[in-house]
Amino acid sequence: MQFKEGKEQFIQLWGTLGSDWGINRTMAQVHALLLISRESLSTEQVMEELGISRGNANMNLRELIDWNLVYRELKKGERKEFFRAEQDLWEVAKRVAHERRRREIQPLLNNLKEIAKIDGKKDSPEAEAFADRVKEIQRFVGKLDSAVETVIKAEENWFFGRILKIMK
Amino acid sequence: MQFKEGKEQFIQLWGTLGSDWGINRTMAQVHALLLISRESLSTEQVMEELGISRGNANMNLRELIDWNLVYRELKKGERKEFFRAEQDLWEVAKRVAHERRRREIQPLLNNLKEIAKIDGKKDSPEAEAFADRVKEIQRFVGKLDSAVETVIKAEENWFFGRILKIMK
DNA sequence: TCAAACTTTCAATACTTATTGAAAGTTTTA
DNA sequence: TAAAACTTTCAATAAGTATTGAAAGTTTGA
Repeated sequence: MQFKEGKEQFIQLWGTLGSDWGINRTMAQVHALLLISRESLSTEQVMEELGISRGNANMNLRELIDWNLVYRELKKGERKEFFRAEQDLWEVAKRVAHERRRREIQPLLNNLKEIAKIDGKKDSPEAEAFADRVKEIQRFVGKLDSAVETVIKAEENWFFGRILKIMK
Repeated sequence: MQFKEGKEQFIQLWGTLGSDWGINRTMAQVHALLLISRESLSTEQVMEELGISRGNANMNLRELIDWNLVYRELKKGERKEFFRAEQDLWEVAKRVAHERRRREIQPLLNNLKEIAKIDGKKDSPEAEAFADRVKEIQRFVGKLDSAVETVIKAEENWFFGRILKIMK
């Protein structure tokens, strides 16, 4: 396989991965492109390499910055902005986990809490069973969430910090 | 909040969760419905409760069975099939992780391996850097994958089994 | 202060994915 | 073996998402 071909395949692959996990395909492709670029790239370069429009490139670069996966960079003598991806993959994973927790899991937990509030006693036994079940789910999601948080913050924790070092 | 309202909200919520994670919304809703049903349900009942067509209900029930999240059940004196969801949430999480590993992560690793094969030496230094980067990503994804496998099989592992028991 | 360089926005449009429903297929019972 | 009960399939269509590109907005340098 040649370099150019490999590069393209990698970008496609990362894009597919994104789709599978609920992330906009183009956003994942832009991320892939920046992940394998040694230099930071301009919007123009991203448009060119991926064959996408200015609006699309701009939008997805913003989104990546919003996710803390890409940094804006200014070069002296250049008026336009350049973009560079976070290169440390462990950082990337932590930030994705952090953002998804914030955007999805926390609201989910709040909603479950609300739903579990239905008054089981005033209603049917079916309703009571439902309320219990929702509380159970709530507890479970809460625990999964804490586990993820523990992993994200593993470096700060002497015990998991050790485990992490062994695995890295 | 009343029972009926709570139930509907829960189903919507689980559906949204599914969308966020690359799972068909209706499939997640069917799963939600079965998760909170004490009795197993027929296709008819699923259609009725969610207001979806026969084809859609059938398709998503099959898919859930394929994911090992729902069981087919036959009741005596009844000709039609009934469906029941796995109730143990830890089992649910493990099976989702198992399926996604099998369907997405394993192929991803194979593809990365292929891409990393480009011959860096015969090409530019840029190509060499690319090959190294892909190998690095491959290693990282591989480690994440092993970590997930370890968690899935935690019960069989004395060390992580202990940690799991504490967390549960 | 102006205009060139650059970035952002967003309505129109294209693309992707999910859903319907009726027809075809299968199984069961009598 | 026939027909009723049930399940599956799939082409047509609807619904949901992403992309374009041109216009509007902003910043910079002379």
